[in-house]
Amino acid sequence: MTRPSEITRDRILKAAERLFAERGYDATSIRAIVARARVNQAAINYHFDGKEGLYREVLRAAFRGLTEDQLAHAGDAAGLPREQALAAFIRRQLRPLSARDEASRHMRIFNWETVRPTPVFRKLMTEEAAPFMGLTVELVRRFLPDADQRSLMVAAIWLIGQCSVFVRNREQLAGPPVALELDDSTVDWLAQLLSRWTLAGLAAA
Amino acid sequence: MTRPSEITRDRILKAAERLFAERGYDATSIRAIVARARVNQAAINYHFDGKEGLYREVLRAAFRGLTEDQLAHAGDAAGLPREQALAAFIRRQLRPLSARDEASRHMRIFNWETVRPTPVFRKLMTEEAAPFMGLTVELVRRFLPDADQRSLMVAAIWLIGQCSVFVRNREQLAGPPVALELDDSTVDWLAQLLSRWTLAGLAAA
DNA sequence: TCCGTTTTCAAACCTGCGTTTGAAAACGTA
DNA sequence: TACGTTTTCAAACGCAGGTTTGAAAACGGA
Repeated sequence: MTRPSEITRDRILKAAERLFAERGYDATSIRAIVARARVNQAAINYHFDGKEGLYREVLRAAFRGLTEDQLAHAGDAAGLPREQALAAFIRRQLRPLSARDEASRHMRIFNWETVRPTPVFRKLMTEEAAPFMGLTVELVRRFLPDADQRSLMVAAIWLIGQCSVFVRNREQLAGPPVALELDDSTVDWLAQLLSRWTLAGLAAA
Repeated sequence: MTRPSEITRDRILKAAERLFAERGYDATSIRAIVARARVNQAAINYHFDGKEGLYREVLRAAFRGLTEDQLAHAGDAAGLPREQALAAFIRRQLRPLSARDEASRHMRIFNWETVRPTPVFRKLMTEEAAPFMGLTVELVRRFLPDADQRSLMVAAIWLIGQCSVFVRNREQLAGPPVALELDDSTVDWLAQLLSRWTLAGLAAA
């Protein structure tokens, strides 16, 4: 782990994650990555077999980071009343709002992919999205015990969408005309608001 | 309008709109645009003063196309019961789902911008988004007559988000595991579902 | 310490990009 | 028709991108 070559690999990954999140795949140059990582340019080809290979690795890490966070608490949810489980789910989905942290970067990387999914991303999703979608579907099922599969699916996406609108447009929410301050208490407030609305929506279905 | 030079301009705009929508700004090359438009490469610089100028024009057209559609019916809404006005609003927001038409392209161009807004886009938004946001805020205000400005704003964004999740992820919804067929009747069904849920949510607030 | 392997490095390579150029063609008016 | 303007065009320019190269350096087990 602390072997010199591992250090180089790690520096590249960290720098690439930041830059890919910020600018997207196309607009991020290898030269920019190596400059930030303070590493020789050829190192990327040596360690990751090119820019695309590096991106694949970054994508994997982002996906793992985002879903592990939510999946780790899947066990808790079962023991909670459904209302609380929903609130906790929403609060966690909003986590990337609070800070300029890792989760926020991971979210951004995913945002780029939702506009035009790369083949790498598609593969990753079909292979590994099931647990997270399953967890979400199970959550909404507690509110819609009699719904058919299609409605459950739509409800799950709807729920995820509740949060992602705010997460995705974080930067624009911070500015006028909305001017939301995104400190922890505001995010809590927002999470409660969303919980109430979503709850009511699911109850009406 | 049918002057030869106007034809060239128009062919470039049409081709650029398609390509920018499909691949985004960075990944769309001038050479690809002129190949599709069957026009000389220098024509873009001549007519639009460069790639960025062309993009600005495409963005303007997309924004106009999307909001005119909704603003044109703003008058109708006032005469409808609030429930129907809401349903109509949602149905119109979902329009890009139905077909691979112009509205769908315009939406895609906007999607690219939500990930990392260009300066051109920011300017356009602060200058011209007000009418559309106003219309949406007025709509939610009919359900939340006592809410403060911040809550109204959040509710408006929430409402827009209800729809944009589905619009944005159209391609992925069409495939497994959701496998939504996006014909008109499915979109109608979805619009009704969203209307009911949103209605309940707003009532609970 | 020695030696085969792994890892780093500076430089060059090639390709594709947006833009510029200057001349030819088309246009529109008098 | 004649002539100044507008519009098209093929070619080239300069630059930045990802990748390759071959040698130097660092590593690590014998």
